[in-house]
Amino acid sequence: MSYASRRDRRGRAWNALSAFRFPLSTFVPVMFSKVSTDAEFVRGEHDVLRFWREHRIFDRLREQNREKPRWSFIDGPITANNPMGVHHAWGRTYKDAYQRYFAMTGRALRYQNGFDCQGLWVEVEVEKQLGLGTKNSIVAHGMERFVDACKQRVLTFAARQTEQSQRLGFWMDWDDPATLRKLAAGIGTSEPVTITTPTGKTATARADELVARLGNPEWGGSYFTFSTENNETIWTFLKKCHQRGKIYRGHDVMPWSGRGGSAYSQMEVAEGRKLTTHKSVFVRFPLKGRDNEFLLVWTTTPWTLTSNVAAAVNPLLEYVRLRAKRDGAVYYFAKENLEFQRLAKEFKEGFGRPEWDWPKGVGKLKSIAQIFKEQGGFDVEGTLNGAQMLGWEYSGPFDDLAAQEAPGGVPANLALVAQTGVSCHRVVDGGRDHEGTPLVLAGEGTGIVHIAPGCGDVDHVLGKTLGLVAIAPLGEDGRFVEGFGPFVGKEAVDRQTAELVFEELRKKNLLVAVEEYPHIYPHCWRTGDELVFRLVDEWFINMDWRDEIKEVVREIEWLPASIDGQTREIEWLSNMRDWMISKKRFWGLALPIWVDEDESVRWDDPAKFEVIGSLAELKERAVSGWDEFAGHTPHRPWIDKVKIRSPRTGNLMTRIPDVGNPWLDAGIVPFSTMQYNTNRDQWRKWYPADLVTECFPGQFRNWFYSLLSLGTMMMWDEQDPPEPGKRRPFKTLLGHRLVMNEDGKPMHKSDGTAIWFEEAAEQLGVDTMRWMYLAHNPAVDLRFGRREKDKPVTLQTPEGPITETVEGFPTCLVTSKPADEIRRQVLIPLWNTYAFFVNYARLDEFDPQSQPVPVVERPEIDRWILSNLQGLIEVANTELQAFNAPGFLREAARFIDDLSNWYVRRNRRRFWRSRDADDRDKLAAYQTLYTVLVTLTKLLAPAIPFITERMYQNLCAPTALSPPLSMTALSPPLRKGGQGGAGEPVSTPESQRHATPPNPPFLRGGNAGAQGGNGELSVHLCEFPVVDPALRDPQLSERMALAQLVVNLGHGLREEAKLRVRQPLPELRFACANSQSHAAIEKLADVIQEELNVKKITGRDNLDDLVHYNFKPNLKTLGPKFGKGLSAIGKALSTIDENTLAPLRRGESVTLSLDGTEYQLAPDDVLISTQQAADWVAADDQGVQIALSTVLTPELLREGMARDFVRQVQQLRKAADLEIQNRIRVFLATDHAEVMAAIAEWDAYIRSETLADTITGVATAPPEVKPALIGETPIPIWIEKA
RNA sequence: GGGCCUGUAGCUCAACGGUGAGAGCCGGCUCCUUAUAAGGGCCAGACGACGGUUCAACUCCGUCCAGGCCAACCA
Repeated sequence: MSYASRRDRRGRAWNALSAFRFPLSTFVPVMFSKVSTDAEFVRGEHDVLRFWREHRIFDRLREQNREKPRWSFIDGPITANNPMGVHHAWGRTYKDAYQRYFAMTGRALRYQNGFDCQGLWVEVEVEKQLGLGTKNSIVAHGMERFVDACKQRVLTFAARQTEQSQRLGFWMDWDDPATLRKLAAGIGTSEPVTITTPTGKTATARADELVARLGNPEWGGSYFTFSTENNETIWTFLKKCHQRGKIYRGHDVMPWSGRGGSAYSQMEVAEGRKLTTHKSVFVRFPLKGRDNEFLLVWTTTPWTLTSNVAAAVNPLLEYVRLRAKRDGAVYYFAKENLEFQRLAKEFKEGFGRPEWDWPKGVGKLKSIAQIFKEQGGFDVEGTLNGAQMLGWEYSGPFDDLAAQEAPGGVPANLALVAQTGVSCHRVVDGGRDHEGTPLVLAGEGTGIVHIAPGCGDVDHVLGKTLGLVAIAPLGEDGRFVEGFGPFVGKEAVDRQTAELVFEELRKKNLLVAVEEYPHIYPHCWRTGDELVFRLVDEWFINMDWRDEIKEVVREIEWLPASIDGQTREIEWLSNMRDWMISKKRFWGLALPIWVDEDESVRWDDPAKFEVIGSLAELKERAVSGWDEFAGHTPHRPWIDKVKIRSPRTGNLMTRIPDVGNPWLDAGIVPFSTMQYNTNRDQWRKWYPADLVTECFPGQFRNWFYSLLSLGTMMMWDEQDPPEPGKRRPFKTLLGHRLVMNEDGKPMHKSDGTAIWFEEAAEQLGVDTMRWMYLAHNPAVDLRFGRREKDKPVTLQTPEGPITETVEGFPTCLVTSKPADEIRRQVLIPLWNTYAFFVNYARLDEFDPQSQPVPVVERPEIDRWILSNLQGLIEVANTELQAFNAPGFLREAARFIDDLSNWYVRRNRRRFWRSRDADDRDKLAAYQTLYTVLVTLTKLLAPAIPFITERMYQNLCAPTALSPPLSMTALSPPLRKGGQGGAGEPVSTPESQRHATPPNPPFLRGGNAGAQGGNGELSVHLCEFPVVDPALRDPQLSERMALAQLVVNLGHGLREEAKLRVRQPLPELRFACANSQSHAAIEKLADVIQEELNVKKITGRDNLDDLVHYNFKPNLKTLGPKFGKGLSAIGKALSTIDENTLAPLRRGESVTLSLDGTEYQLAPDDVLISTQQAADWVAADDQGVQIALSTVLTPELLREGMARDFVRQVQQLRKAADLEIQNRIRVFLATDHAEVMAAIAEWDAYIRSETLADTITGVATAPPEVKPALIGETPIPIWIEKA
């Protein structure tokens, strides 16, 4: 057939496609759209997004599965406080891929995304936004306006993250981002807003009221942790805690942020530990009644000296009495500390983390002896036990401060009004902690611990047991309160404050030494400010029921197994302290704790406070303020108005001003979002979740912890029988590590190395990223790539080009080696296989609906790839069900490689064959490749939803409404289809969009052949493939593997012998250890022959005449048999005569007699390998030996030259950019006799291979022609288009 | 000081009580290709150190060294 006629056909194809816009059920032309080999991944993704939107594919999917069995997933809420970076996309890819997989297996899902909305992190950003620095300025600004601004920020970023997630292909029941922005704008106004919810309902109300109800089951959409339902369900939880007596108020010293004006929980403190240096000080306390004698005391927090109350020693420790020569003063301190090398190990090795090396510029610490030596020397006058010092009284360093004289301390403790700070100054026993370790140890300090019960945790505990007063010097702002003389108003963390302390001490002649002291110190996890320890009233959950939680932990499967998350969670549960749930801030859960205002009701009276369990309960109990509150969300400041009355005292009760720990917000989600309080039956259907997945470092003490503890408590009084496994909030947890830069270092927003989501998406492509995330081992950090912050780029987004993010950050170049690799090794070969198929299928007018050639009648290689496809289907299902995406994708990549580099390469010629030749064989090839490609799109759809959709659309479902997405890659003449033509994706007008019937009948007629799609509109509406046992043939797969092995061996031999593959060789001989292998190779001899370019393949029983043998002991079998005799056997085998051992090769045993011992060697006991003989090169692997003849006859050499010549001409065709059907004329300039003979002999072959009309010898070549190698000879060759 | 994990090729990672310890990336050489800005082949190691158990140890045990993680941290 002529190529010209194909062009005609292409023209007809175009017409058919145009006609296709009118659904005609009788005439369904079947035609694939031409596919460019440039896949244009990113642009294709944009097309697919539009296609999904316009055809509401996701809605159809949900509709399709609505009544199916459930698969329950709970989304861990993402903090809606900033745009997403690439680190968020990893977990979100898991979420989407597994949801898509289970949807394709016919499961009903909830698809509810979550936004984390409340908490200090939002407050911090809003403070920055509004330029507010302190809590006072927030109050001045107006708490109401501030809280509104927090809501607005959350809504704004929820909208932003929604858009970014959609770009990732994350299918969730999203709210319309425009609606969220509209709501954000309406917050704080009284104007009614009308919105359309994701379920299509309309609602009109004030924005606040709408926002409070977001995510409810009737409306659909993401859940927001600030919703009333979420907050109220936490009230349910806290009420249950209270019913079990677990809620208490602690009057304790806690880490406190002066700037944040709040105490920090244990989780928060853990996030913010940093290495820092402080001026530590040695100070002396004058002993009363002992002239010129002092306690030597050391502290790293000089400001706490103002509030010193006592000095603690260890009674069992030995102390020295040291006289300083300078002034004759006597000092007491622990003997061991005199020469103690302080922080010696840390000086050498750092503080236990790479970033915690000894700070530069800080010298090695001096020992106390050194300090006294430098000050004029000393004498040790004796030793005594700590016990002997107990009761000694001393003068404190700041006894002149009013606070030190305040009765009962500061604030006054009514039980201790007889005491003051000063009156408590004496040496006390430090005692032991709950583990029995003495509080006071020798070592870093002096063995005498300055005790300030208002400034330190352990100090406070000790003070309580000893009945000491506490002096709390700091207000909420972290500054000194009244009563502290020169310190009033000074900030504790201010370095100047320490200097002032030193100055005062110097004046009083109490300062011994000051030094720079490095240590790990708690900092604010957000701002980096140092925390101080402050006496506070905070609310706690007593966690003495931790063992109940541990039981639940053991009911859960923790993945990846190598991390052993279960143990880590249990460890945390064992070590954690009571949960501080209060925070003295503004934006967050309103803790439902109401307190009796009457101060005379003591805190140890159980009626002092009440926990309210719901708004309804509150309304019933409210005696005032409800009207003011009504219509607002249960947040500050509105909720604070509501008062209740104490049933016992009749007093008014007021809500504590504190807000809640935000992990409560996230932990309640399995209850609040699944209607625990509103529709218990519905909740039972979805609880527990099948899967939860999040980034794990940190979450063991955060989200996982809160889910588990809230879940355990919530289930405590459930009336259902407590069947095992029913308490757990989720069945399986899949954790993953962190996203890092190319060097494995963390990426930071602050230094411009963090990659914004859209930068990666629009440069690398989302399918590529998804594959990268899914294929990566979740137990290991992902080295994503690099952001070149000095190389700005313009991104082509679905909305048009941008040069900066919405927030105004410039968009920069992102490079990623792993992404490049995935594109090169997986996605491009997949696409090219698809393009190969489509482009030939078009020219050949392959009809997917044609009567299938029975599989048994198809060639072996077709059955092979179909069999391997079944293997992949099986792996896909097992691994995805086990949440092991890497296991699946590894096999998928292998399969794609087999498909592309073996199946297609081997079968190219079957597709080119002209029409009238063996049509049946060609049809089999098309049908086979078509089935494989369609199945593959379905298998990979959950992982790479975009490229698979494009392929599927063209392969299976071209419709009038969905012009094939590959249209964008059409060749120019087709694309000129123009406005409304098939070349331009049809944008359905808004009005029509919702009118689209769920499954247009004409869809059934697409390219949905028996071997193809099921006629679904989208690949994501298809059923996930299941194994067809009839197509499985494991032996065939093995056979082919053997052939591939022989080919590999042969290529290796050619390489070794320096014989290029185009040079035909006369013969390949092989021999196998077993007859099955022999038969297998014989069956596939033609494949091997062609691949290795040999004239003949001969199977032999052995290759004895061509090779020598090496014999080695099989240690695995011989070891157990002969043990110590092994070395003798090994030696013998390497030296003994080949003929003696020959029977082994025939499968017979041989008996060796060595040093008087008989060893019977079975064939399995000896490993045999080959060495080659002359004129042959030989190799062996896995029991197969092959030998390749290297004898080259003149005939063979000529044939090799002919093939070189063809190859060179093809190269020229390619360089000239010719179409595959163009004919040419070939010229060459040579007088080389052998070459000319070869060309003459192979003239017909050369011309048919290269579509050459003529081959002409010319005397001289044009000067620009570069000679090409034919055989060994360089010869100028050039071509002309005919 | 505690608990856990890891030390293998220039880099990132495998495997296994037993035959020449495998991949991928990078680099060099080379081959193949009218689907492939693809692909194939070849080229690299005292398996952290030292002891022990064993016929046999990279693998099991012990000690040490180095790195990481978790928890804690001291006035």
